[in-house]
Amino acid sequence: MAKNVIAPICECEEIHRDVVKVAKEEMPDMETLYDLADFFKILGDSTRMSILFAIDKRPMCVCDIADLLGMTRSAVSHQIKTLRQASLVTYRKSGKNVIYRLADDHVRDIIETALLHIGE
Amino acid sequence: MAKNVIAPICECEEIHRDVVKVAKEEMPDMETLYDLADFFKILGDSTRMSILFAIDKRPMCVCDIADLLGMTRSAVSHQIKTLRQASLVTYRKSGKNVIYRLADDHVRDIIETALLHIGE
DNA sequence: CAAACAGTTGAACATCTGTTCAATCGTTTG
DNA sequence: CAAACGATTGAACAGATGTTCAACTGTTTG
Repeated sequence: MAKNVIAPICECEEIHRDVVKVAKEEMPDMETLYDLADFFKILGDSTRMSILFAIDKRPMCVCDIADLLGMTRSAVSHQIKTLRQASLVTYRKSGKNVIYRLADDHVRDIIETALLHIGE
Repeated sequence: MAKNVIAPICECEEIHRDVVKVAKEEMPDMETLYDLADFFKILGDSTRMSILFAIDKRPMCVCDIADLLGMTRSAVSHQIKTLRQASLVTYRKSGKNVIYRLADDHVRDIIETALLHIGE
């Protein structure tokens, strides 16, 4: 019960240095970790999640989304800006309107798997 | 340029009611949206993301994780509690230590797809 | 060209979130 | 059984985040 290099054991005050060392070498670089977290942070808001579902099947303009979700246009616009900056949505101008749609299929895949995880 | 039920058009002040109506019917229920957002919220923190990567290949105890990430045990413990409540990690007691490991493969899949999206 | 309107933006405010600190629990071990 | 130690917890504080409000941009249309 002492020094198994592979086993998940640590003595803490004497930290299991070799395990930590290997783990450290295999860690992604900080930038990747931050990018990943930032990406998920954007999905981690029910308003933004609602917007993504709203425009999943049909592109929609800000005003319709606002009506659908019972929010102000301003709030929707703020959140959509975040989604746009993360390349989760694209837009097309049409007269006075701006029509938003999902950017690609990665998001659908991710949400699909997440639904599996939470057991829906 | 007026009443195309399928097209992504809205006149806002006169909101495109039919499009919104269909979209509303196809929306997931609120609880699902909140659960999804809560799930992603948990992935949306670089500390928690780091912990997940740390224990991806090797189960580890709190103290080693703390050392690996340069954090206090308390901070790690707080974050791991969050991960535990979301069923993202499981644990096993071993003497004075608590050994954490990833709970299932959904998380790996999700992170994998996210990496694709952010282009790593 | 002026009014109307969809959309965006920045500041302000309230809320949420993560870390620190100190206290505590539970197991081990001398 | 008391000291040591890994881990957890709650309170407190600081920083991040989302919505509101008001002002503004740009396009359309009478």
